[in-house]
Amino acid sequence: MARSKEFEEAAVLEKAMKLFWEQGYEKTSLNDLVEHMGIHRRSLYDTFTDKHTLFLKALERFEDRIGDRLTACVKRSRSAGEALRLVFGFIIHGEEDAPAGCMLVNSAAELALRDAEVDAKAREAFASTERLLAEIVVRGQESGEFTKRYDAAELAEYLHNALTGLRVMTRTTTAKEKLERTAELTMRILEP
Amino acid sequence: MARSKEFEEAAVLEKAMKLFWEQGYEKTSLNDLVEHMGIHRRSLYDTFTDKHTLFLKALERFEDRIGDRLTACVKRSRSAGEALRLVFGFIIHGEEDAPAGCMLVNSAAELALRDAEVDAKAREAFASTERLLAEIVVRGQESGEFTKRYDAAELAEYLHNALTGLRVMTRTTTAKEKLERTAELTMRILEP
DNA sequence: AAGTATTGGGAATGATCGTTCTAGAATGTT
DNA sequence: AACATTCTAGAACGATCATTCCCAATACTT
Repeated sequence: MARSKEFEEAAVLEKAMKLFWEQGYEKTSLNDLVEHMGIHRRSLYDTFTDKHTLFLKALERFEDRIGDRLTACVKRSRSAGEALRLVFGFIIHGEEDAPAGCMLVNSAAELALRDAEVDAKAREAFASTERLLAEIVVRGQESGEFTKRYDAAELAEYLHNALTGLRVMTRTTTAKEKLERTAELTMRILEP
Repeated sequence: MARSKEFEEAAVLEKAMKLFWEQGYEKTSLNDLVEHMGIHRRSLYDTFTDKHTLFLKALERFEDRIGDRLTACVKRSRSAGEALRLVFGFIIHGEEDAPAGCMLVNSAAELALRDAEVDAKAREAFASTERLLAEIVVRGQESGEFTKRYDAAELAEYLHNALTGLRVMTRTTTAKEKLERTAELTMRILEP
């Protein structure tokens, strides 16, 4: 045993995640990463193997992050309708100090066709978000807030698809009010 | 005056478009382009200025292409409902010899944040697709096929957002049946 | 205090990036 | 026939790419 690591793996991975999130995989160079992560190239390779592995770990971190945030929306809500509105609001407005859009959607668009690992991770994360949406829908259907005309799993697919569209739109300079109108209308289908 | 050009500008641009569409901007190198377009580097630079300008022209070509295809869906249809089903079907299943997904959505995700020209082109093209959807909605509302509860322009935003989501999903290996279910449910809101 | 793993700065690797250039051959116009 | 333009082939440009390596300083363990 000897000298212990001087950086928090989680903290530097967070910085790598934000860079990839903002710029994409190909555009983000190792110089970018070294500069923004604040660690030495050597440490980066020792800890994260190579650029591709680092990207996958950053993507996992993003998945976890999104999962946490969406779960928080559900926990904070007093009704299924409020949960859904919080989720859509979160997707549209994001967080401070976070790049616009969604790293998973970006990664799927950029890499899923040629990178099987990214493809698998993206579908996995999408499925996870869909499950969370399905839980909200079931809750709303049981409480009578939402219609029972449609299957909860199908509605979750539908809602997730709309969220994915919004995640693309937040990368462009589209006005937020427009996205909010779209989210509103998307949720109308749930009315009993 | 002297020797005339030996290649069709449109034909080689088509090949560049497909490369950018499949691989994205950063991943596509000039060697890739020269190799697949079948013309000399020199001719490429003489005709298209540089990589970025070539990309913008390829993006314009994609816009036109999408516009043509969607207009064809509308022309081929006997009802607003059929027009919409054709549009969704086209987005989900694409064409032969065409990469999966949508070059505009990919470009927005990859570049809109840092490239103002791509951002502008993407929003412009999205607006154009929305206008086409609005026309279909108006047609359906006038014929009594669609509900008049909601504003046509708002419904067009809503439909376009769902289409955008589908365009992302077609980049992953998600099953087509699932996307068709989602499209179905998305169109249900139009029922009177 | 001795030994060891990790740190920093930075140089080197060979490959590839976008772009430009020098040629000469080919094909049009006058 | 003479000329102008575009073609093909490929070398060369400097910059940057991901990755590896060297070296000396640092900080932990025993």
